[in-house]
Amino acid sequence: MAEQITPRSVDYSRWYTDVVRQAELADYAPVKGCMIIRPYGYALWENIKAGLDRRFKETGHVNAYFPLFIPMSFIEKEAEHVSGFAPELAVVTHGGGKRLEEPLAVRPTSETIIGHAYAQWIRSYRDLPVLINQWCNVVRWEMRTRLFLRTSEFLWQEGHTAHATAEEAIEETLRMLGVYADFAINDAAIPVIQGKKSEREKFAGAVDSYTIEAMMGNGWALQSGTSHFLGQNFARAFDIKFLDQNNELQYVWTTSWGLSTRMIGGIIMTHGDDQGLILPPVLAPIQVVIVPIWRSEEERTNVLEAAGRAKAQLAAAGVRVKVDDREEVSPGFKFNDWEMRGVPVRMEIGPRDVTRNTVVLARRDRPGKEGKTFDVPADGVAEAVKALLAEVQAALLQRATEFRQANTHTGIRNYEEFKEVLAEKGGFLRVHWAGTGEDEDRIKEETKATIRCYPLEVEEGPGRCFYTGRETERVAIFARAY
RNA sequence: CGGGGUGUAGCUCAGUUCGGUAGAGCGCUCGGUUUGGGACCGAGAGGCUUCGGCGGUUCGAAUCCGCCCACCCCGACCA
Repeated sequence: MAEQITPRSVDYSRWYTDVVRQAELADYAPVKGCMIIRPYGYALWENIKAGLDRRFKETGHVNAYFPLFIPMSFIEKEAEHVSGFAPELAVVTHGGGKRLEEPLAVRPTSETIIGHAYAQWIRSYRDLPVLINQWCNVVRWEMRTRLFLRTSEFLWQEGHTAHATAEEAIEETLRMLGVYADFAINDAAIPVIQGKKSEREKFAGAVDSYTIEAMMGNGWALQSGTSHFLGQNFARAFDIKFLDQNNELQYVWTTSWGLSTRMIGGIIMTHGDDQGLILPPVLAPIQVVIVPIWRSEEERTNVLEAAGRAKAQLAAAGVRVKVDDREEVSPGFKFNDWEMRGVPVRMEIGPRDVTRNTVVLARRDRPGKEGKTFDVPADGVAEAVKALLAEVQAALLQRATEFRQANTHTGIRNYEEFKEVLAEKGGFLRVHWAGTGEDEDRIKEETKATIRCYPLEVEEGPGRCFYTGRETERVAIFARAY
């Protein structure tokens, strides 16, 4: 492809957009802020879905589907919820050519309509817990959009659970946060920090919000999934009550948790390089691409035959494999093309390999000759490939973890230092924090950095808040965020 | 919503200053030579009289004027 990808160092956000479009993950739609998810991008989403859905089922959840349209009055029932979401609602006022008696919100999230259903379904403590997830689209009228990271419409899953006690609901909230972290780390190879959101950053209507925060290639943070303890806020708003074992009427305790197509943006910005995408093998739609190389007709026949055998062997071993037998482009073109698309392992088979009964393996995470292994025996190659895929998966996680470590700054003593480090180095600023919400607002205004989370794992012990100078045990991570 | 920018071939854009009847590169199609790191040569198709839309000025508008629309960038905003 003659089109070039803008180098990351030149313009990170153009690099991102170039990768998304040239790797054919997504395209702009005719409507502002909307995107078309192309087959390659959707295949990636399907693999994300599969990895999460399996984990949801393993933790006892079932899938269901609730409607796209929500009566406006529902949204208005929970005070914080309406003030948080009203500005970004898409509202349907007409249907069938007539003005509707009550406008319908296109769901920005489904706590309200699901709360309405739960109020009808839940009567007794024996009905609890309710553990439901749905896969769907939601719409939020965002001012400024970016492919995958923030679009007016996006795909996600939203889990909604109801419990008899606060303890149980909190346990569920943290369990699902752990599920997200497990998925991010082991499937997406994205090291994430589990933490709690500050009051300023929490979900509209939640008691507590938890998040997994990832660091992107430019040092910015990406909120990659959230899990909320909703207390009894929605139970009271929607009258979700049950009779407990003492025959007393109680409000349920609810949670909600979501992870969206934004994760795709996170994968791109965690692993990608100037050649384009690098996909973690567990999620890659194509794990191995076979590029056959030939000159003569005879070589062509032999090479394609060998490629076919290798493909069959890999497919039988459960590897997602594709043979690129296009005749109109050269092998060199194909190498670059598949590197741009992030395929983790490439297998080259040429005339020399056919005579020796070998193949060449190249790993995407190490560019050029360094990542190539020659003379790999063709017999039993599936085992070698599977080992290499696992190696690439581990290497990606390790590289991202080291990058995050190198760009996480500690020991910041005062606000001046804070500003200096943020401006010069960027990344995560891990600090002791005893400030107020107003302090947080001021810092955001002056530096654009926000509290990404209070990490759940803290080994620092008590220390002095860099902003207020007060002693505190609380640790916060500040960063610029998407 | 404020500031800036752009709408011309599938894509990237030139042509607008100073009105004269639409171009280039890439891509695409066909043929041939190529193929172990982004190949080359030749021929060709492609713009509903058409340049985002509507209206105006003019013998004549992609070009000048007015209004509108869309998208992009920067802000404000944003689980």
